[in-house]
Amino acid sequence: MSLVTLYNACQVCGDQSSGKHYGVSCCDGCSCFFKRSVRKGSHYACIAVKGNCVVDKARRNWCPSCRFQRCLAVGMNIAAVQEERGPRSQQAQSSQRLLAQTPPAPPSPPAPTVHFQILAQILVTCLRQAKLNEQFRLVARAQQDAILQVVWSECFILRASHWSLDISAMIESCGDMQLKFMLSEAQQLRADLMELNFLETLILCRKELALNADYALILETYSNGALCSLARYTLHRSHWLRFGQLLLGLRQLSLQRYDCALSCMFRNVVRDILKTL
Amino acid sequence: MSLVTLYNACQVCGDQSSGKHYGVSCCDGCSCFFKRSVRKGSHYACIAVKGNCVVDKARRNWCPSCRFQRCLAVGMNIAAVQEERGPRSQQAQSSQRLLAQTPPAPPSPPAPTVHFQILAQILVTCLRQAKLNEQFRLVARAQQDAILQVVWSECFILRASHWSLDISAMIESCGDMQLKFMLSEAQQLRADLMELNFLETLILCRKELALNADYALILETYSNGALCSLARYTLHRSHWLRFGQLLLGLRQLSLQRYDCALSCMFRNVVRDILKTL
DNA sequence: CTCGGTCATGGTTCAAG
DNA sequence: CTTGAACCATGACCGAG
Ligand SMILES: [Zn+2]
Ligand SMILES: [Zn+2]
Ligand SMILES: [Zn+2]
Ligand SMILES: [Zn+2]
Repeated sequence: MSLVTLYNACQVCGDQSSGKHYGVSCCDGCSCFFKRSVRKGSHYACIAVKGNCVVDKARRNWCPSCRFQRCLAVGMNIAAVQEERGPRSQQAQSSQRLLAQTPPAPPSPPAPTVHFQILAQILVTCLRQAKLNEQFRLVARAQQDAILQVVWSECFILRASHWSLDISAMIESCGDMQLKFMLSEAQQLRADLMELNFLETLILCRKELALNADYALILETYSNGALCSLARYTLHRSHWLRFGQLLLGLRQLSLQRYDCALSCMFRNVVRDILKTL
Repeated sequence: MSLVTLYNACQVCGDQSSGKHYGVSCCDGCSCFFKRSVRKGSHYACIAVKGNCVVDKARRNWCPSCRFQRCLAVGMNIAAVQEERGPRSQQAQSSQRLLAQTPPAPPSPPAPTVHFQILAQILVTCLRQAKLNEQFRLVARAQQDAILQVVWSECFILRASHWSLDISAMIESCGDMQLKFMLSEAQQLRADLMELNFLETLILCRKELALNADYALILETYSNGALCSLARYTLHRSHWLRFGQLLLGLRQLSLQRYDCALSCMFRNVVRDILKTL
């Protein structure tokens, strides 16, 4: 198992998710199960009485009670299940649907289109640069794309915070405090070009994102190589405290919340960008 | 015999087929027989020893061994037999109960109460330990609490993954794939007690979480101190690489998604726990 | 993109053998 | 016991807005 699959995991059973359903990222099975359970209004009793049955892909059908409890525990919204409609042939519609829309819709940011375009350009440049990374370029394309779909934002923050031109006005206009804060924090690393390249390798070659054990080994080798190079380089030019600070700085690059402006703007287009590279 | 009959014929015994089962068009009887045989793992012996008994509608029950062999011969897929499900008996009750038992949007402790309690105990221990951390204990309480409300989960993952007792059963019962994965990844750090303490300091003393500039300076000092200590310690006992790997390991500790089980369970009670410490 | 419904194919049940 | 006809549940798939 890898983090890549976990990103698309059903929050109820861990199976492959098919998107958000009733407010929660989950699989078709759990979505359908939740709908039927709410519709029928059936109250299950735990098979094992204790109410702590394991709910995973293989065993999710063992105990409907515990599966339903888990649906609720991860936040699936009963109110979002609509009234049963007739067969598809008939066109009977009810007005009750308005009551049952799922509430948590992250507001899409009205960023000025020009600035959006420029940020998108920066993102494309970052992704292109990543694919040219000295180590990462040697990784198979499928593995590359799987990784980039997770870490694209870290590459973006790293490179954008050290962009040669001043892009602060653009960031300002996005109105996202978190993005602004993260970029300014990352700027304080004041990494030079060599350091940036090593850090990029460390972002890209995370063995937890490997699709299988073979890739994991390769990625770990690259990561260790970048660690050694970075250590030698920083030790040569300054103090080795610098080495540790740069590595700690990597923590600041990951988006803390899923619904920041950057994520909202670009998470859905990253896949499309990757196809063109 | 007509084509229609052939098409609808059980490929095992020639009886009327009821659709595809386990990848093969076959009758209810053969389908059921195959499932039971696989589930029980029964190894039949041919009644006639020779293993070439006729399997047709009339004689299919004569020799289970030859019937099962024929199931396999026509390509029935053992992997398509699912895990057994719980009994279907006592379930449907009134719909009033469902709505009555429904916890509102933030679902308080989910079902497995015993394991929840133990995990909560571990969390409390982690938080208490954090407050006793050599550097962090010197920070003002308000700043401490502000930081812990963000990084509590990282402390938890770090300590729980290196817990002295085996807590894997408890983690398993949570049914959260991400939590399980993160703990197993963190375990691979195999940090000793000293390393754990330094890493804890690095988690707790993040200057980005400072409430003001003064605290930021203090936290940075502590963080740098822990970096130095950790560097000296690892360099003394092993290799530079180890130092870098431990720092990179810190990345794995942060919850990637806001709605994993750990977060659902505890994010609302962390504040209350902190009040009591 | 996430609602809805559909239906082939999983599952269990239980009288009959 | 095992069998299999009858019935229930599941989830991959598709259309609508
Ligand atoms: Zn699921
Ligand atoms: Zn149960
Ligand atoms: Zn048959
Ligand atoms: Zn035989």
